Amino acid sequence: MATTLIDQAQQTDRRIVRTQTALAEALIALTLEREYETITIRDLAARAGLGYATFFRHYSDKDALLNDVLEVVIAAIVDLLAPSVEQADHTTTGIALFRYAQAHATLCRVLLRGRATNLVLARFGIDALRYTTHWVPLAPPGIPPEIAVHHRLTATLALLQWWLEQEMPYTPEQMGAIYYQLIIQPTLAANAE
Amino acid sequence: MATTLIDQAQQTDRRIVRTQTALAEALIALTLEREYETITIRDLAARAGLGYATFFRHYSDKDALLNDVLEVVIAAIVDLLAPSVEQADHTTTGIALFRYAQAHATLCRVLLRGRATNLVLARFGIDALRYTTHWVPLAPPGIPPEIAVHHRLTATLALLQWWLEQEMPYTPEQMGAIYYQLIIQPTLAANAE
DNA sequence: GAATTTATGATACACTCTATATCATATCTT
DNA sequence: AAGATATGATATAGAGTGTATCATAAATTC
Repeated sequence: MATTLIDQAQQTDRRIVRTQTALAEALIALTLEREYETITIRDLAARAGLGYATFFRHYSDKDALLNDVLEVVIAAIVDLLAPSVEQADHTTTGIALFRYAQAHATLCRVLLRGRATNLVLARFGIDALRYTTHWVPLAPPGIPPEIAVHHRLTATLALLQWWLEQEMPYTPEQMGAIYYQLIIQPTLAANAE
Repeated sequence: MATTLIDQAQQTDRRIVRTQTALAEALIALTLEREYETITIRDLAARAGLGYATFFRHYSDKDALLNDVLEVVIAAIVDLLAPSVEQADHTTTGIALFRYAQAHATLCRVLLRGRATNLVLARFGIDALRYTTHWVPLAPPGIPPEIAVHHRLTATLALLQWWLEQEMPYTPEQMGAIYYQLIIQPTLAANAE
């Protein structure tokens, strides 16, 4: 959706917008119904009310559509985690993270199902240096910085995923506190054993 | 491999053992070369030096073979994590875990690639009560027990995965200490904020 | 509003992979 | 050595992917 939005700055054929929106909504709906892997392009086209061949005029394959749909959400999550660098208030960052996930629960649920964690990790990998350099000074003595960074990312995504799959049984404020106590605090330099 | 080993107590046709071993080795080799999803049954049969149809005489699909191959490793990891219940020495358990992963690095690497985490989580889910009841009294005040359990499992598997993918840059002893400091200690009741 | 451009629908096609079936052959068990 | 059975080779049916074509519908542009 994002890559296409850029193109739409120049060409805004309403048919294109309509088709891609229909495909995006079909993917979201079907992903919430069953396993992503079991969804065929024929299913997507049918659910979107489009011809089969039309799909390939917009996306090369199923993953291309998924990436397009999730691009905005991934970027938002990455950005939400990034600023929590030297600003002391990690709990606030955590609350913001869970609030965003709550506001975009459907898309985030789609994102965090399946192997999507790797998708986010890959995205983080691109800016790895950025996060590492920011987070390194915060790692405790016994913990190698790379491990601290990796741990924060994977544990945060796993916690987010659990919360969404459990229908968000706690408030973002509670989750922010848990996030801090369980994930952030143990990776702070201040937490010298 | 395990399910079949049981059968072999009664029927031990050498051809069967040979075929299934070849398939298992082919799967392991190919999984280390490329993405599990991209491997076809034709690839497996070819790499194993077997006819295509022969595969289906032993396994219903690719996942059945994978489960068979990993059954022993999964059971071992689950057991390694289970005893760390009330025996105070979590670091020792951690060291044992990373030693086991080191000794069976290839298989563990295969296991923890892709969505295998979910596989282990599902296995844990079966005995969820067992782990929860054991671990619950260890959760700190602010942290719901279910979250503590889920966090321990996912974070431990992620840490294990990172270590294996990085070619095991630290010793099992070091990893055991990290495991305790990063994952166990923050989920102990003693760690009241 | 008319002309032009372009996206879509429908269909056909080649290709890959799965899963099953069959039968002659090779290999194992007893 | 004889009988049992696993394998190889091959054929087949079905599902899914990805591309191509052409008439039609819908958009943009003037």
